[in-house]
Amino acid sequence: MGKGFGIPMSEFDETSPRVDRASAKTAAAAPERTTLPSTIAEQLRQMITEGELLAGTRLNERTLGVRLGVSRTPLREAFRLLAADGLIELTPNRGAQVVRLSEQDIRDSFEVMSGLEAMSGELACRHVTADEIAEIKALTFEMLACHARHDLPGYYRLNRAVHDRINRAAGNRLLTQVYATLNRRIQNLRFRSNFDRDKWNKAAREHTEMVEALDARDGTRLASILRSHLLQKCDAVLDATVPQTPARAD
Amino acid sequence: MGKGFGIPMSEFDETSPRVDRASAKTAAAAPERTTLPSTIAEQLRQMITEGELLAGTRLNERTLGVRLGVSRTPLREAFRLLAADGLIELTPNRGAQVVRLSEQDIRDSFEVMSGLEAMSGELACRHVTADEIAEIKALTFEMLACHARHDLPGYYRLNRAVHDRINRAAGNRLLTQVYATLNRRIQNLRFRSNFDRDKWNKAAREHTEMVEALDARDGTRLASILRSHLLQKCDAVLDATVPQTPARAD
DNA sequence: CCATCGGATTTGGTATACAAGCGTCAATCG
DNA sequence: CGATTGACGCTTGTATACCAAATCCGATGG
Repeated sequence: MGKGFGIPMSEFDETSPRVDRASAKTAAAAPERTTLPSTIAEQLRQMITEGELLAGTRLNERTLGVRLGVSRTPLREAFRLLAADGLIELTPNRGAQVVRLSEQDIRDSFEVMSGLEAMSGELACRHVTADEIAEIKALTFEMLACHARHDLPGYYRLNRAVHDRINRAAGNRLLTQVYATLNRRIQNLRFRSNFDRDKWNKAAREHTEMVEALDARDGTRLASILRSHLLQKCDAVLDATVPQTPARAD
Repeated sequence: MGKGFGIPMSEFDETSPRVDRASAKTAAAAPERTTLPSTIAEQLRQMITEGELLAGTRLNERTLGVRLGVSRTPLREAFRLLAADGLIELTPNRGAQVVRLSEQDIRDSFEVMSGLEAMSGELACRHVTADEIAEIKALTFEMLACHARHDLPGYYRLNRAVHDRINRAAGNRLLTQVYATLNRRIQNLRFRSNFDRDKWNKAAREHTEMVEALDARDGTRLASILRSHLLQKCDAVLDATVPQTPARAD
């Protein structure tokens, strides 16, 4: 270490600051290009959330690379991406391992998420437009429809959509980004929650209240609803989660 | 794309979940081993916050690699890390560029940070121990000493320490991690704020109030102080920041 | 049964090669 | 004269080979 430092490095090859010329163009519809590492990361992400790769599974670079048809280089970069999301753990010289969430980790995650949700609600009430409210209202009703006909997958999808919209309505790109990152982390847990009828009813009712609060632009109230809403979800998840800790009781 | 997919992938080389055997050992004082990409990332981070690499600067892989004495592979992984922190921007086929924060980005960052600070305060009041309070109190007094003798660098350092302690006292590892990440992002801005005497006095006073609120374990009050405290900081930063937008008014 | 040792395996990092994308600049065309 | 096109060089994206160091695992011996 410390090979080439302590050098002034006043000026070298890097071109000086310059204006972004991409935005000067006609803002063409970007062909949604993506890099291989992101693609790999997305695949692995999916494999993890679908339970194809269980918590604690060790990810062998070569084998996984062969399996996915990519070389080690982009695969390693994909690992960094996933590690940044907190989905895998990178231990020096020991490689990557699918992260094993302790009960405390789950609690922590939901605690932060509930805080972010509350923040979203607060800000959303300040910035939301009538159109956005209308859309959120519509999605909520669709969601309640799913609830009425016991369509759990549909309910999940719309539920997610509603919360995303509220988050977007907050008008803070960073908040949206952080929210998305944390969501990816706990998304796999969501599916595992056992939803008894009572809890589900309650959750649905709360969504009605959310819309009311949003309509009234009552940030404090919306924040409070969102927070407790998510914390209940946390309990449901914890109930359903078979203790993953090595020490078992049976 | 789509080379080796659609394959069942029921079972392959990856070893099944297993218990972490490292923790079984005597929990030896980890020699704090680190990987090259993290080291590189840290260096670049520093170069960015110190203003050695200006916003918008394009990062050439080969040149920068030679300059830092590393090959492209770990450098590219370092780029991913920095991109995850939001310090650089990675555009496919166009490489890395030091991120250029718009005024809105700064506003967004501080808004989220203020929310996280508030969350920290709220939780800290629930979990903080007497020892932690004592330490935070002590640090605050040291900080006020720096304020009294106009020692701005010392003030910054201790200020940072106080806020870190409060965050830690919240007892939520994820919160600490997210907080740290966002802090890295805006740290470079902090230095640029123009601190007139009045604002500085006010900030110092608020720190006294923070300690009071913490002592009384008044989470709501502490949260509120922290939030407004940081939002003021945001204003100070925005005042001091020469508009970086391409379009200038002079 | 536990600790230790040694070889096989894996990761971390470097170097090299090459295809494809991007930027530039000049020649060409309208 | 201005805009478009095309060729060239540079940079990034990915693959591959290679090696050192660390880890893992099984065998051996106390």
